[in-house]
Amino acid sequence: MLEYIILGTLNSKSLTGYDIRKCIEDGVGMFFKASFGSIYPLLNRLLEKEYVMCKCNDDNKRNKKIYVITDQGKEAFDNWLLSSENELGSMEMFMAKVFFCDKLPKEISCNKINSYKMRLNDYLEELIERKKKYDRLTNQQDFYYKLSTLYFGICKLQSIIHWCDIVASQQELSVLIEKY
Amino acid sequence: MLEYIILGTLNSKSLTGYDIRKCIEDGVGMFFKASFGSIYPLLNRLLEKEYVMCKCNDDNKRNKKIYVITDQGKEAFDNWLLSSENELGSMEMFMAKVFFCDKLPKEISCNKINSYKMRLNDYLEELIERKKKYDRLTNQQDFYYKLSTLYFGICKLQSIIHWCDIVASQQELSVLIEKY
DNA sequence: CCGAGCATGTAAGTCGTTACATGATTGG
DNA sequence: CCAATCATGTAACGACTTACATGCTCGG
Repeated sequence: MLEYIILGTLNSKSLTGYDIRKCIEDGVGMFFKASFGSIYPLLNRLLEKEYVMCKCNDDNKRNKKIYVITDQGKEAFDNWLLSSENELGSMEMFMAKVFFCDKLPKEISCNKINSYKMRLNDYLEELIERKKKYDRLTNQQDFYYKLSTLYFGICKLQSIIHWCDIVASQQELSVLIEKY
Repeated sequence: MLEYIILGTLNSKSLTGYDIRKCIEDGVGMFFKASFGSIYPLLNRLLEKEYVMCKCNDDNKRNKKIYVITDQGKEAFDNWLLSSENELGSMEMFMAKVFFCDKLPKEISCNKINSYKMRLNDYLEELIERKKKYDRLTNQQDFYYKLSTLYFGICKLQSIIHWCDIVASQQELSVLIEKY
């Protein structure tokens, strides 16, 4: 996943490894952490694959390497962005993709969100079934915390589904949160 | 983390590796996936550490190994459950711990949830600051999706904080979700 | 009797982390 | 001038996943 997040970051601006990290932290940092120990070796692998190029600014005495995405890199990134693989279990993966959707035609991105939402609905139903099994138990107080995590899952799913509705219909985002 | 989830699972019932997996899936499966390739080797390491013992039922022709938690294992599990390490970035870790809180004194578990909630509040403020920076931009429509992920983060945090309030005060859980 | 599910395990590979090592540059 | 931050990297390790390999058992 880091591979594509780096490509997505470089897609809008050429950066050093150091700056890539900061961009990730400020951007998808909510869902995804990246350390230098993963970024630098990966940048070298991306160089080998020719997904990125390296502009070594000689005017800098500092050994600064500015990475630039190539056409092949852009293609690989687009393929990732458009595919639906592995989004199922990983909300982080999905959100990371949404983060990079701004340049995509609205039809495609809305479609993506709606189809994700459908899969969430399926999962929600599953959890509701699980909850019903608990409801039948008489000694619920013995499982309060176990049950609370199930409620948490349901609660979180409902809020993501709501988020999908708002975003897919391009509504004002501020309706999503409590006021500040 | 899997180590402690296995111990927590065995804490209430002795099980085979196969059954442990099913219990994990039905229990903390919402936050955490475990494959056999991780469970079986880990069980052997737990045997070495003497956190678990193995009852090989000879009455079964099937090569079935039932794992039983030891006192040392219980101690290690309790230490994990009571510590607050690594909960920060990982909501999954926190929720997994809550899942195993039912046997804990209420004072301790509520305290745990409340202190987690405080850290969430700090993070929420950070995100609100980030949001304010976006609010100042005039070309917000160019960042709609980027912004949407930020709103998602805020939205999710607010809902977890609400969840913490309800659970820490032992309220009826059904207030958390939309009706079914 | 056969296929689904029970049951255990290994080997190779992936994808990361942590800790270390090094050195340049810049602002107070 | 010195501390903070910029900047790049490596080595060891950790915690998994995937795919494979094996064989039992039970219900239809």
